[in-house]
Amino acid sequence: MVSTTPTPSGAAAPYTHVKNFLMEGLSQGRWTPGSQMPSESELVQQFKVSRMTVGRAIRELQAEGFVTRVQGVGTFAAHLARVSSTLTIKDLHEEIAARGHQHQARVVLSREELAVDGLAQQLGLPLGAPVFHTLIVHSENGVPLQCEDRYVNPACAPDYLSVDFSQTTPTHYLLEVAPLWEAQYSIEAGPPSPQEAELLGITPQDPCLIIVRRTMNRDVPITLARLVHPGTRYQIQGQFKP
Amino acid sequence: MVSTTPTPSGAAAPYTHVKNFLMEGLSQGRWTPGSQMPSESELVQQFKVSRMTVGRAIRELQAEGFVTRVQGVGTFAAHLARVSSTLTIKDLHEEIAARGHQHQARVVLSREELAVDGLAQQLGLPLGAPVFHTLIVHSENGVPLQCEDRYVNPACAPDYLSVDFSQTTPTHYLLEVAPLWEAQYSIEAGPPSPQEAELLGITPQDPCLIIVRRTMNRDVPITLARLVHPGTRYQIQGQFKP
DNA sequence: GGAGTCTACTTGTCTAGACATGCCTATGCA
DNA sequence: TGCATAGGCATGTCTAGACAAGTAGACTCC
Repeated sequence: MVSTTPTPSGAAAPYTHVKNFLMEGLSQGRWTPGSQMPSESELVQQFKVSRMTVGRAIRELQAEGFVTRVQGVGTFAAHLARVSSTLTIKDLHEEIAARGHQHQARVVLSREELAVDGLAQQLGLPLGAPVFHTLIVHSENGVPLQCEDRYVNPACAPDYLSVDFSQTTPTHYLLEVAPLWEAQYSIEAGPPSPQEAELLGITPQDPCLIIVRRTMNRDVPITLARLVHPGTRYQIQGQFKP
Repeated sequence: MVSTTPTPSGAAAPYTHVKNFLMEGLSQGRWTPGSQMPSESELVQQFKVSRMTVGRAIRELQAEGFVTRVQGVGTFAAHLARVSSTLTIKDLHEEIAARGHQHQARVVLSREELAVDGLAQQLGLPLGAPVFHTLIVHSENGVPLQCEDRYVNPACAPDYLSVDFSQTTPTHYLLEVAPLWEAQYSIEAGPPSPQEAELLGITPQDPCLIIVRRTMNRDVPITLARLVHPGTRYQIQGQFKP
């Protein structure tokens, strides 16, 4: 017998059955964190499927962080004590467009500068090396929402300054030029600089949500961005599972 | 021939070879976003492995968001235009402990209240139903770092009020009682309430990082928390890959 | 009693082939 | 010219068995 009923129409795939069975048990506390779960061979007998199928179900749960496996020992319900979880940061342009609103970008500054002390270090460049610098204010239906102060490593995007950023966001352009990213970020609350306050139409006392993000492609720094949002107009939202 | 050299010692597993090959190509821009990538059968010939092995490599890349697949059409390099990515939020106690510092929690308030309008709705309870309410100030080496204002659904954690929160964080306790979570959150910058300002030892004008988080287990609301951090003392940090 | 060995169990990985499903295109017929 | 069908190709999934490697407990020998 080679194939009995793979993906019978109207029914979910067998590996999802196994996966759902395990997920429900975890959710209902049948296996408490750290306790041992059924072995592959037990599930093979219980569900009358091959080991590959059971293995796939468990491996996906492992990838999603719900179980941990130890070779030679067994599968265990994961400790979810740390609420490490995921949240999403969207591209501002898409976010505004998704709300059906109008996105405008005003390019305040776009030029080449020489990297000073800390900046050169962050971008992995020698002191005094040329860097691209843009300052753009993004608005939603005419209301300023973000002040984007960005430095770019010229080696990664030689044509950066010739892009019309009132049409394309720097994020979008850079993703095309250097496709795969890693990023380090920090999110904090703080006051805007006097210039940022003026560009955003707020006072220097108004609290702002500030994201500083450094992105790299294979250990090569690409860009360093400081994104300042008026606290009253912008918040990050999302949802996650542990 | 059933098994040639599975997991030859000293060499990585074949499926990781395939996966790395594809990852490098994506990272170097060999396949630009949206373009078609090699089919499974092409990779089978190229790497001299079975289709299951190639399939696993591609499926993992798909789960990680690097490629998209369409049945009957092919595999394509993912559009990474949306910088949707993950960041982690750690339990404050663990975070402080990881820095080798001292964590103190002062329980300002811990009592049962009757749910008013919006709160009852958020917790899925009838108006006027009893809810647990705690207000705790967390400090690092004596400096107030977070003001945690939390409401809890009594049905999910009947013993909540009898827990000594100077020893255990509510997050930690609730994770034990109700293992699997989903959460909705928002992060914003704003002013603290007068009470929060006093508890944190700051002025009502100081900007704060405010996280509002609602957690649920299988559509049953568990808890609603408002976490207020002084902007000068706290920031969220992390890193992600798209 | 202590140290080494053997065995059973578990996860980790791979193979070769099979059937199912979905999409696209080329072909044939009206 | 227009439409319906058949084939080709891609992914989606499953099977039964195999070898590899790690762990823990039992067992034997000194």
